[in-house]
Parts: sequence; C-alpha cells; structure tokens
Amino acid sequence: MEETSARPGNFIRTIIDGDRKVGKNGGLVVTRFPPEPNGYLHIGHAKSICLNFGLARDYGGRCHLRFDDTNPAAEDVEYVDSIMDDVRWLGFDWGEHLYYASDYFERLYQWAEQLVLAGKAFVCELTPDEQRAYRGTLTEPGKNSPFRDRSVEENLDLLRRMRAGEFPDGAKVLRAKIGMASPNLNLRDPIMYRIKRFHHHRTGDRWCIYPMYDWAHGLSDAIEGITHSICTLEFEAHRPLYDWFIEQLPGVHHPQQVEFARLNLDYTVLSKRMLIELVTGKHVSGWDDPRMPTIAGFRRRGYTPESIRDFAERIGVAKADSVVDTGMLEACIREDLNTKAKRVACVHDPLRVVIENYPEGQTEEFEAPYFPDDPPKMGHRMLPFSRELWIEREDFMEAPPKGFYRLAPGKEVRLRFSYVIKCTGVIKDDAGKVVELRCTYDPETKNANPKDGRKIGGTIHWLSVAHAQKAEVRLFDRLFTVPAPAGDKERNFKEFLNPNSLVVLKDAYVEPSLSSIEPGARVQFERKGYYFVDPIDSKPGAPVFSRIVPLRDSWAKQSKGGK
RNA sequence: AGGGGCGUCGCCAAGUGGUAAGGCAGCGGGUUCUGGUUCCGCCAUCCGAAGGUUCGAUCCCUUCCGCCCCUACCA
Repeated sequence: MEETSARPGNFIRTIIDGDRKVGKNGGLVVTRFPPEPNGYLHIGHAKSICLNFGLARDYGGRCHLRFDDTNPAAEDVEYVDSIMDDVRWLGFDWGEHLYYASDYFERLYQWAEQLVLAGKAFVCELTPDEQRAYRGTLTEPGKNSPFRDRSVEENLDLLRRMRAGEFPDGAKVLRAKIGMASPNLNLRDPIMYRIKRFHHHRTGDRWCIYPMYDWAHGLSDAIEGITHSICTLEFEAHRPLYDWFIEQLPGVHHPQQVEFARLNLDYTVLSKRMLIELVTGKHVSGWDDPRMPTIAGFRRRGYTPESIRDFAERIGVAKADSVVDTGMLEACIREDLNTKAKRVACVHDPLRVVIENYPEGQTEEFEAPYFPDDPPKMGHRMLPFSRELWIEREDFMEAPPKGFYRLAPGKEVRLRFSYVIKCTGVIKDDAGKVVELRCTYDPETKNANPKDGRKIGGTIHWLSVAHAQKAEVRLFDRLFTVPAPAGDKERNFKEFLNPNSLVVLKDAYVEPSLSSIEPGARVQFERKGYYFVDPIDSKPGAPVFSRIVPLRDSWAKQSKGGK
C-alpha cells in the first residue's frame, strides 16, 4: 500500500520505484511465481515466492501463481498440488490469479501462425544432432538450416500438420527466424515448438506439439499483464529472446524481465535433479524428509512459515552469486520460537541418579513455569520429584575439565526448579561404564540458594524415574558433510551424504505432561533445543519429537574449540 | 576464446562523487535456577588490482585479475 518500500533496498525495488516515478504500467506492479510442476519446491523457491508476493504486497499490486506446464514429459499433478500447498503454507495467497501456461496453448499457437505468416518462423527438419552441428559454437557463428527458406505457405501447411499429428515425435520443429550469427546462442533460430506425444495433466491429448520455454514464458507474462517478470540469473541471456518474441507481435503488452541471483545454501543441494535423486534413491524418506531443503521438508521439520519469510527478508536480493550460511536460517527459527515455545524437559540420554538421603517412596511436586522469562505468559505445570531421577549423561563427568560446571564426583549442581544435589558416588558396570550416580540433596535449597552462601555452578534438567514417559526423539544434522556437495567435479554429491544426519533416540524420557501433547506443537526442551511433535508419526500417548534446531551452545563450542 | 553478468567484513547485504548501514557468525563483559534468552561493548582507514579524472571516488574512465551463466526438440 505504501508509496515506496520501507524495506531494505534492493535493485529490483529500485527499478520498480523508477518505473512508478515515470508512471510506467500506470504505477501497477504485477508479478508472478511460475514453477514448473516437475518437482517439489525448495528453499530457493521460497526466496522467489517471498520476493514476488512480497513486492506485490508492498506495492499494492498482485502476484500470480502460474504453472509453467509446457513439458508434459516431466510434469505431474502431484507436483502442482504440492506446490499450491507449499505456497499457501508459506503464507501467500494468489487469490483468483491461478494460471497455467497450458491454458494459453491455443493463443500461443495462433501467434505462432502469425509469425509464420510474417516470415519470422519456419518448420525445420534437422535432427537434434544436425541442429547441434548447425548451431555453431561460442566463438563461431552457426549455419542456416537448409529448411530456413521454405515459403510461408509451406511453413503454414507444415505447422498445421504438425499440430494435426501428421508427423512422428521429433520429426519436425518450428523455429523462429532470427539469425544464426548471433553471439548469443539463444538467438540462433531458437525452437518454438516440438512434437511430443505425452498426455498432459490438463490438456490431455489435445496437443502433440508443445511450446518451448522461451516462446511460452514471455507471452504468458504478456497475456497476464505482468509488469515485472522476475527470474534467476541464468535467464539473463534469454532476455533478448524474451523481448524479441514480444516485439514481433504488435500490440502485445511487454513485461520487463529482471534477473536476480538464486539462493545457494551451504551443506545442502538445491537443484531439482539432485533432490529427486535423493528421493528416488531412498537416501531420504521422501520429499518431506525433515533433512530435505524442500519447503515440505522444513515444514515437516517444524520450521515456521514466519521464520522462512524472515530468512528470505534477511538474505536480501542481489545479482552476485552467493552461498548463504545455514546458520542464518537457524538463527531465524530460533528467534521465532524463542518467544513462542513452551519450555519443558526431556532427558535424551538418561543416566540414573539415586538421592540417598531422600525417603524411598516419597514424592513431591515443584511448580515449573512454561516460560520462565515471563511466567504469567504461558502458565506452569507441576514437576514430580522422587528418590530416583534421570539426568542427561553428558551432564556428568568423572574427570571434568576446567570450566565444566555440571555434575562431577564431590560436586554440586542445581536441579532445575528443584534442589541442589551433590554427587557422592559413581557406580560402574564391568566394562567401566557409569551406570548410576549416588547423590545427596540439600533440603534447604528448594527455591532458595544455599544458606551458607555456597555458589552453585550450573543447573541441569532432570526427570523423576517413576513419572517420566518414554518418547522417541529424532535428531537431525546437516545432510552433507561438506559445504558444497554439488561443487565437486570429480565426486558425485551423494558421496558426501552425512551418515549421521539422522539419529533416533528410542530411550529418551519426557515429563509426564508431554505424553498428551498435540501433534504439530513446538516446544523448547530446556538446554537442548526446539522440537516439533511430528504430525505424522506421533500416536496418541506416544509423541515423536523432531529436533528443529539445537539451542546455541557456548559450552560445546568452548570444550570442542579448546579455547 | 564470442556473448551476457558479477566482484563491499568469515557469510549475506545497503550505499554509489563527499569521505563504508544492517543482519548472521565471532570476540569481550553484565544479568540469568536454561553454558538459552537478554543487555552492553568490540568487529572493513577500507569497498578484486593497478592507473587516470576530480578539491575529493567504493561509487566516473581505462586496463588487468578472478568467478558465474550461455552450444538441451528442459525450464
């Protein structure tokens, strides 16, 4: 609604502001998100979606959702459905403006005849190999097709017969007559139509010729009155062709194509081809595997649409190739959930603690706020306490390094919302593994600091053995072990798959109240991270918790980094 | 190599003739019954390099270097 954007400037907004200043398009801004329904949307598409819909929103215009379904060989309704789900989930609404390039096939065809009539297109019978040879190279001009000088009448007849299905697949193509000497290969008499007998998800078997991207895309934009056709950098060299086709058709609206750098994220791959390979090769459980960089994957992982939109906002839009640190995305989801998620407890890797001076059979309860930083905000629950507890195995060290302020022999720690305990004994099995800790508690420390002024270093989470509920916890890590898995020329990206990207904890315990938590809920397990109650695998009374993102951990950094 | 683009802090990214925003990460410190959060402070004398124009340039010119894209009847 605002006249100019109040958001961080980017070159596209600069272009739009300039256009509006001179009254171009009557000041209107109409964008579109044009996915080909041949795969699931990923985080890179999210950037484009946020950009296009965001621009339309900020300038009081509109954004269309248009399926670029010009190649039935690769497309499928499964994908159009998933794409609509994903765009909606991200929080955008195309209103009445849902379109399909296939809806324009007839119009496109009529325009093609118009080009033929104008002597600007011809039917060519060169095979793909021959065409390649005629195309020339980057440094040498191509040669004219021997079919280039057919008469208008013959071209028109052939085109009509191509449409009528008189020729086999691949026998002929319709080409634009632009010139074979252009230094821009895209302009060397590009193909407009190919014969391809595939059942189309919308037009069925009505067509056996399908338009190529360059021919269909710009004109689809034109038909819809798009003002700014935003695409990624690799289409920059196609812009002259985009413009050429439109200029050949007098009176047709001419949108402006603007290119920006696509998103790259480290430690993952963002190409449809590779993503499909991960799915079909069963390297992941599906398009919505929580480790996948797909929108469906982030959704299943527990990311919020708000956090993804915020991410798109933060990374900006520019023309320089770049690779964004995944930490940026993690910062977004942490920031979002920090104010929304209830704090609860989960012991991931349990170690038994027996409080020797606590009466057997006794139980008491502690009030624990769901949002300690602002207790009234989310209320509280009661945490049962008893003689035997579970604590996190990593919260105990027999020989702690300096700086470790959790539990160790002879040392004290605070049990969150409870007492201070002191480790008085360590019990090990035959293999020397610690299997139980003996401790004593200080009854004076319930909701109070030690009377004698002793300083207690740390606070750890815990669960009463008798009351804790078992739960499955899934920990996800980056899918690849290297920052640029797709960047190695010798090695296939799958060789860099991280074998530990999924760790399933079957013996984790959560506090009693959590056994009935609703699927789709997000919580913070204190000192651990943010978790999502998996909406698919959770069963009544048996929630499955997926770790969305761990909490920042300066101890891990300090102890690992050695500084 | 022909064409088209791009090079500003470890990673993103504003600025574009008047003397380097912001975010992420990092570092130091305060608060804290989450080694979380939060708060305070630090973090590019320099904008790929070299020349030139100018009172003055990251922004203008020249040359050079580096990276990306384009030779699919894919999009």
